Amino acid sequence: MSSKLKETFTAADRAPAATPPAPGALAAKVRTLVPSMTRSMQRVAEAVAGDPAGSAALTVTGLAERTGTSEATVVRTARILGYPGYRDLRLALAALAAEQAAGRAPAVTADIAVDDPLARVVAKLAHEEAQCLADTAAALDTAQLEAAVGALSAARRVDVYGIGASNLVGQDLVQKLLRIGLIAHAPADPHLAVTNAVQLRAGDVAIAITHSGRTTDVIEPLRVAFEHGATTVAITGRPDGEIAQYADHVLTTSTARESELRPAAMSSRTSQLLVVDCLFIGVAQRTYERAAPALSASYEALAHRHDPRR
Amino acid sequence: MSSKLKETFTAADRAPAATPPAPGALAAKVRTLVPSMTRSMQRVAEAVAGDPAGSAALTVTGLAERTGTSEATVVRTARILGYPGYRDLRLALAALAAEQAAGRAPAVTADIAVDDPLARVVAKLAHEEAQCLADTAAALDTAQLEAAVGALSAARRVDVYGIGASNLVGQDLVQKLLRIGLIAHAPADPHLAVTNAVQLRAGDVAIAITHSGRTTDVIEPLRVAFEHGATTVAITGRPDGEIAQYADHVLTTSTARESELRPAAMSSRTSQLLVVDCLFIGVAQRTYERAAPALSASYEALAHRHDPRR
DNA sequence: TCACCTCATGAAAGGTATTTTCGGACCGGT
DNA sequence: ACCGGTCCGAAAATACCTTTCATGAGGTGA
Repeated sequence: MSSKLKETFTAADRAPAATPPAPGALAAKVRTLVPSMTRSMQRVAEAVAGDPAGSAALTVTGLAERTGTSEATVVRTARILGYPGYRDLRLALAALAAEQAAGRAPAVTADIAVDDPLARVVAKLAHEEAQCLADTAAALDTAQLEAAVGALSAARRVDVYGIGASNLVGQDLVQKLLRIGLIAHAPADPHLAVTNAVQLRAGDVAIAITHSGRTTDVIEPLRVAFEHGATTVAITGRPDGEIAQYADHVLTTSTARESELRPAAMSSRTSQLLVVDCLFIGVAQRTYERAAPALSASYEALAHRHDPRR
Repeated sequence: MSSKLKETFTAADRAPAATPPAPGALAAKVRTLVPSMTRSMQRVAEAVAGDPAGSAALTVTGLAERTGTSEATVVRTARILGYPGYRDLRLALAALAAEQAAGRAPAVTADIAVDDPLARVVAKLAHEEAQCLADTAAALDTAQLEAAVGALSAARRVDVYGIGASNLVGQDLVQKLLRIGLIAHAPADPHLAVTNAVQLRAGDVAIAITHSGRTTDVIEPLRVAFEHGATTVAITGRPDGEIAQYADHVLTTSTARESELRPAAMSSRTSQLLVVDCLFIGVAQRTYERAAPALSASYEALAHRHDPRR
């Protein structure tokens, strides 16, 4: 593509000269230039302006057919619009289509309805959870987090109490802590939790995870741990709940809007997991000397379970 | 795959992985597919993912030169990424570039460093996970999801196989399914999983969750379930992995960028949970008559555990 | 270690899409 | 009717994309 001779009407496209390949201002450009176009070119220009996405999918021949003109005319139109040829106009059309598609995205704010098609369910869920993450991150008290991380880093032993979905979050944390050499447990049985809590003493850490802040089966072991001198942390959506009475540090999770199909208790999981991840990374940073080798060691050890050939 | 036992190989041909031209999920797609690419293709894939705008401006020959490969390799890469040829990849690149230009491409957050203050850790983690959600949602194959939901809704019994962190995701799903009246299990013990799988038959559903797609302990029970006629679903980050051979439906989770403190396997959890949530909501919608009362019933039943005074 | 096999790879052939050329159709004026 | 001009599309010429195929690197088994 060098500076070859242009067609006879080279002078014509000097008019919109100094016009760089227009990205999104294409519609406007079409409007200003249409009057100076010939009839066939106008048809082409209107077609591309009216349906950028559809036109971008067509070849020069296809667009010529759709507009009832010839390939040559399509190329000439592309030139007038300021592109070196149809190829480049086509790229610009694809870009334009993507741009305006991105523009109308925020239609996902409504609740998930019973009759939503799955594609919308996916979009809404992803959006809600992302929102939840942002809320949690914004509301998280860094000082409390710092304190909790400090306690964990020096802990002899860590207990995590949680029931139901929160217990899964607790186990997630435990799995991670184990990988960097800490001793951690997340008993699912409330009685076992209390039994464990009794063993804790100063220097140990107990973490309770409960969205409502009022789950008796979780409060109880935390209280016991608290009374035995352990450092206690509560991860809850209700920082003023009963659980806070027995927590040295409270980490607040955000509460997403509820909906019938997706109650608050369910969406709290996302928030809790973020907090738990932050705790983990914080501890990993502070104990990096020990943590880094321990991390690689556990991946090494698991490698053959993933690929027996190794 | 020559003539074998009839049931041993009904694998990939049932799921032709009809991947539609990915619009904005290209970066994520590259990440999930790069591991299965050859070296030269990886160079090409990384070039397009790293500089969509720049790459879109190049012809096959140009891109081949820039990546130090041949035209053939570029075309092959485009195919792997799900496009019919380079031409279409190029259009998608232009679209992607426009999209992220319009969306004010969020400054690519650097990896989490050992010396990041906690506040930044929180922000980065939240951002990464949100990104992961968006990627997953964009790349999720709705048809596969639909099929999986359909199978689940009609299932007599559901088994979920997963190990380690993936097992927790499985348990999360099981907890939810139980609440709407399905019979579900997520055995953590691989032997128990196989034992369970043997009990499955046509009309039952088995779901395997593994990021790597190669976890032997998860593949095995899914294979058994597959061979016993159950409908099988794989939730994995490697849709081409061994696990896919035994899966009627494959749901692809996206792979986040790795970092030393937060390996890919760890961040896959977010993605898996989103998929699992979508499955749940889908099933709840389709069995609404049964699900809605069951949901309220379980909350009622738990109420006194949260506030004994009631 | 070596023979053998597999598969990734790029050079070049083969096709398609785009661009250019070229001549005819049309229009208004003489 | 003829002439000078513009507009237009068919088809040739070219640029670009795709496919084929031979080659050699890297791995496998003896």
